[in-house]
Amino acid sequence: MRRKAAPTISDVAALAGVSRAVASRALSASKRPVSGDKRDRVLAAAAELGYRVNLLAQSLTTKTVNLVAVLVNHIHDLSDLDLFDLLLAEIQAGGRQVILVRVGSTDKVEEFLRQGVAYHVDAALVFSDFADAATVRRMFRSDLVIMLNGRHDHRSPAIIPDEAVGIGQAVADAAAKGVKRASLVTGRASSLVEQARIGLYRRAFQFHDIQLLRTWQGDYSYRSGHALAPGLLDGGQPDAVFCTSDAMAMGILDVFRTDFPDNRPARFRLYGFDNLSLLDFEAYPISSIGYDKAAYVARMLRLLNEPPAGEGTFAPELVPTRYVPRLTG
Amino acid sequence: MRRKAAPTISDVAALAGVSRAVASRALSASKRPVSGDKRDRVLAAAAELGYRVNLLAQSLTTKTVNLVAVLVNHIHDLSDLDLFDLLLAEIQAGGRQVILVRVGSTDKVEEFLRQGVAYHVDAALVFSDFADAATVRRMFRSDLVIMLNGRHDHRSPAIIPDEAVGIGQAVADAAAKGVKRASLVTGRASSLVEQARIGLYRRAFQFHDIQLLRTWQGDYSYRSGHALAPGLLDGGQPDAVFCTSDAMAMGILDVFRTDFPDNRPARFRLYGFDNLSLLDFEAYPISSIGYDKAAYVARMLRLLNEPPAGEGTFAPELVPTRYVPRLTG
DNA sequence: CTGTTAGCGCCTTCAA
DNA sequence: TTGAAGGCGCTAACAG
Repeated sequence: MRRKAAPTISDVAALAGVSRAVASRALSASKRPVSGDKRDRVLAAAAELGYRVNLLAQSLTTKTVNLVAVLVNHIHDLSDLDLFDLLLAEIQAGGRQVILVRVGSTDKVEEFLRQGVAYHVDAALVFSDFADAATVRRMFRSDLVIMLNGRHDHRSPAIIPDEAVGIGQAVADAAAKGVKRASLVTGRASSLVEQARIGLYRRAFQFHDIQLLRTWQGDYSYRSGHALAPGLLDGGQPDAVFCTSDAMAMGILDVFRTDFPDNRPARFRLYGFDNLSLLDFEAYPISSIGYDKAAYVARMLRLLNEPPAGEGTFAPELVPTRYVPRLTG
Repeated sequence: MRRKAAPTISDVAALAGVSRAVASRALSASKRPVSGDKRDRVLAAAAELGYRVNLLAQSLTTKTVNLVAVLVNHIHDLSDLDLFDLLLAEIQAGGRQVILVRVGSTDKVEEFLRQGVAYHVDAALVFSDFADAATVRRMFRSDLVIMLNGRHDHRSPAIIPDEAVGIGQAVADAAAKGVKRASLVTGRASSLVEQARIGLYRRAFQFHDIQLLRTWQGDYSYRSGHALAPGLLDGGQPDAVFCTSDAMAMGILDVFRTDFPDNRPARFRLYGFDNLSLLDFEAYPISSIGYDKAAYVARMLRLLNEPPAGEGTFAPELVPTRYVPRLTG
């Protein structure tokens, strides 16, 4: 399966009758001193040979690979594909490529570490909550680890949604509609982000004099919401059910949905979290909490393109969230 | 933002008091001649320094990067995330990482080519239908381009679903239930895969004496199905509507769904294509056509792990499809 | 503007 | 079993 060896810059230089250095300069994207004559000859030679620079070899001297690692738990955890699609497009627009690393579990992280290999990427974006900042800095020989999972420390920049606003708005909406008793459906309580989120709901309930009937433990998935739904009304009927993920809310909705075309539960108001684009379909008209994806991605790109200098300490940047009303709210 | 330079194998060798060659051998995964004594010292030194081999530098000599490129149109086009998640996990299990390349349009491919760079990946998996085999072979300096989009030639291996079986079963199911008149909702007709698929439906209709009332042109998306749905019954009422993607069928279902909990259109039977995992939710109980994802991924991995030798010519491998009945069929 | 030189980090001869 | 040397493909630094 071996093709004839790819032409190197030496081949190009030889064919053009110049030194390798001149060929390198002529081929460079940035302006470098080369006479017009030789530049033309080099370019012609490169075209004739079908030459393409080997980025890996290049990176050995330039110390930059144009590679960004993106760490996720599972693909499904890209809670919003729109967000990820945008991110990928923007990174590629900047001439970089993405190494998508699926972590899946803390074990995987340790295995990764044990293997002792490291892609020396320019930066790492961490969505997965199975890795903390220090670990990722070790996994990749990168100075620029951007934490998006809440497990940041002061040594790496972080961007996190400011959930207080959106949660406050959602609970206020419920209160305004007369909700007095609520239940809360949560994800893995081990996650710091989730703990903070739960805290915000509790405070908002308190502020609006809403009684928290009960907290249910799911795992963010549709399946978990669906599974716990049948018991949801046991021991007190809530006026509203708040879920810390849209997927769980969808699972609950599928158990409680009543008449078409209303599609909402009759017994309680339902609030999700994430504002999945799926919710714009008629089948899941769930009121939710989301943030400005474009702004979120823009923040990440600013960090990638203008990496903070020095060994600074970092405070997390906040991206505002907002309540998005739909039929179930 | 610069951390102290990462330790190299020279640092390890120096600390262990051996030559770089010995350090290299000691650190190698495969068995190489090193005395137990020195091996221990090298390993200890590596651990002390937090040494991790630079895969990119390694690849310069070994000619293998352990990097696989995966080309997709948009993320949404990963018509099945389950498939992609499995693929990613399996590739990583083999010690490789994935560069996810979002192509988006034919323009992007040309831009990629124009830039003149090339990641010398070990292999490329092509889901995107914006690139043909020859182009991808040029994009990446790879001998192993696995085509999954139907745009293969004889020089690269290909795996494609054998859609004849699934489509045959679906149409037979409809015929058995008395369907006499059908409409067909398609995606981009420019795609070879789509043309073949349409041809299979036509032949199956003919075989079962089903009249094809009309063909509607969508673009695989929910939005397109939703948009064309209102006109679907104009000029003749079909007994069944076949869609070449589940997303379009979902869009149509949301326009025509009637009573809960039946959730299906009253006026016609509805058949999708892809067997998205979303269809297992109650909200979209669409009969569909799918294939064995695990088998599909297994085929890809066999090609990755045991790359065919020599300059052989390749005939596409077929993965069987099957009809998956649900409420709407 | 140009060519030479000296590496980047690693591995693989090769001779000892 | 070991170490020295050479080279993978490329570019920065340096003279000219």
